[in-house]
Amino acid sequence: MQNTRSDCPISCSLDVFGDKWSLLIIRDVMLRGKVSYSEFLKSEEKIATNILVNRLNILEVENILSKQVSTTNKSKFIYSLTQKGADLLPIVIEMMDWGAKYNANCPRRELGKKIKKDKSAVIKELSQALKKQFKN
Amino acid sequence: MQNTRSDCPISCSLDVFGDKWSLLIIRDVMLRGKVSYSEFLKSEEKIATNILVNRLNILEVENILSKQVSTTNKSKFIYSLTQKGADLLPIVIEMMDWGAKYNANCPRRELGKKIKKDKSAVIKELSQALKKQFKN
DNA sequence: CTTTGTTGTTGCATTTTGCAAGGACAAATA
DNA sequence: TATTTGTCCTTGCAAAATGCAACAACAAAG
Repeated sequence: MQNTRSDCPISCSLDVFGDKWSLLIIRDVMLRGKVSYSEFLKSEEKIATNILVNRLNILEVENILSKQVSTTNKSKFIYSLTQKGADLLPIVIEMMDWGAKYNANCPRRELGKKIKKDKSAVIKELSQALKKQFKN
Repeated sequence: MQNTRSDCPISCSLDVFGDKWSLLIIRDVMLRGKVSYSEFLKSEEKIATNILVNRLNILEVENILSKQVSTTNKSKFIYSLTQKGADLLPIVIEMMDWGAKYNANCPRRELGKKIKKDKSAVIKELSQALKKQFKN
């Protein structure tokens, strides 16, 4: 990060992922097991290809996602979370909880109900699971 | 919110405050006791006046901020958090913690150190304090 | 009755986004 | 070997958002 607006940690966080798309990619990797460009493209929010490439590059440069060539297909890349990326979990969970609480059209599904019941347990559980998947 | 991209709560949250500025205004109200247009303008990130007006309007329409005429100055507006706005506290705290952890140029000040020591205690404490300030 | 403070608006250049089309390359298939 | 399919990424262009500077409306203060 070069052009930071201030030394406020909230501002610095927003400098990196303060847009409408970055955290949706993180969500896909973190909670939906998606790992590739084509899988991200299929998400219901319909991200444009140029935006997707741009965000993947930023997230890689920021060391939030790690990019590796697929072992089964040399023209395919596999994205995975770094420790830094996995540490975004609490933010994602809190946003999920807030969004579900204040949007009637956002039904709580399995994970949403777990969060409502015991948020910190969900975070602890999922962060354990994510630890096994770090690359770099 | 009309043009939601999907019924995912994370996506719906980002539809509302997924940009580089909205949460900085929230931060100013929530953690720095700022309440007015002119105070928001003074923040170190130097938000432009048209962006500030636009975001204040959105946050008011979304019922995150409440706007009231100042009792001492009829041409001045006082912004305060609603319950919905105060419920953004965990997100703000988590972003603060993540930003401080991964930015060497973001020194943890008093609040940052408290968060590192016992995050949930800070959230509980601050949400109690915010409850006393709700409008509408 | 002029000055100051506060909350905006407007115009315009720059940047970012959205959308459609297509290109490069490897793997799979005929 | 030739063709098709899948994957990742680029390009061009219109639309929208942002940044910046100037200014307008209005009330309070002196």
